[in-house]
Amino acid sequence: MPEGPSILIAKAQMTEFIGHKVITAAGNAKIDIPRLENKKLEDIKTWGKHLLLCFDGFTIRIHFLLFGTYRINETKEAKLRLGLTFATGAINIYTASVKVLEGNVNSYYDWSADVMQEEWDEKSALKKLSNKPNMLICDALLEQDIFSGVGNIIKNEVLYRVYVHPESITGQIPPDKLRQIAEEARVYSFDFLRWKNEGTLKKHWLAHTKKICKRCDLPMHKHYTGTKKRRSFFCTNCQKLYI
DNA sequence: AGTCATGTTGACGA
DNA sequence: CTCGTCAACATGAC
Repeated sequence: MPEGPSILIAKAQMTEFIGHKVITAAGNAKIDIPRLENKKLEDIKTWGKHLLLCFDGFTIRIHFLLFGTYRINETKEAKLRLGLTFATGAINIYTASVKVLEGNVNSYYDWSADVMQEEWDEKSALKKLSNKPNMLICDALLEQDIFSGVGNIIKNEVLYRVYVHPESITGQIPPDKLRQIAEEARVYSFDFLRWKNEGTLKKHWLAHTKKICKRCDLPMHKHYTGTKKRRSFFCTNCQKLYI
């Protein structure tokens, strides 16, 4: 559920409610839920892993974390975190972080940091990377202020695709290779989106959860890397370590 | 059936 | 104050 492309899919499934009025709002989210009733859903935006339900004067920020789910026009056996009922159907959200952003949503987000946004600015990301020369690339790719929307699967697939070892030190990676990483973060995110929509995402994984390297047949390594200690799957034969 | 994970925040202690 | 570690959240895949 949680990586950027999945949030775009969620948005697509909810757009039918844009322009419609919330009839009833319910759930155990720690926000002022009655406030939503009789308000028109003005727009739905995303920023990386954030799903943004925009109303006049405020925005509901949904973050699905690891376990979050949602249902459209149906419910599931779980405690409802936030449910919005419209005349034509409903959005039901479970196990997510729900917050209210007051005022203009644009003041909260740098849209150019989101790898899936039209406004994505690769040069800006590379500049931010150059300010963190000591950070390992496996950590840098997960920095939401630099690569908003990139999660652990995308991290592993991107680094495998561009032949870079996850424990490479950012400042030691040649500029053109860093540029490839940033470019691939966006390209793979859209591949992820397409494959997830087709239901073939896992089938297309080259590195994530793999035990054997598809390129050289040697065993893949699985380590919890970086200060973030997230799983990395990599081939030490095919992926170069820059240190 | 137990383990682990596509994520983030906050508390606490060193 | 900063850093590291842990707990919390609480579901579904294997």
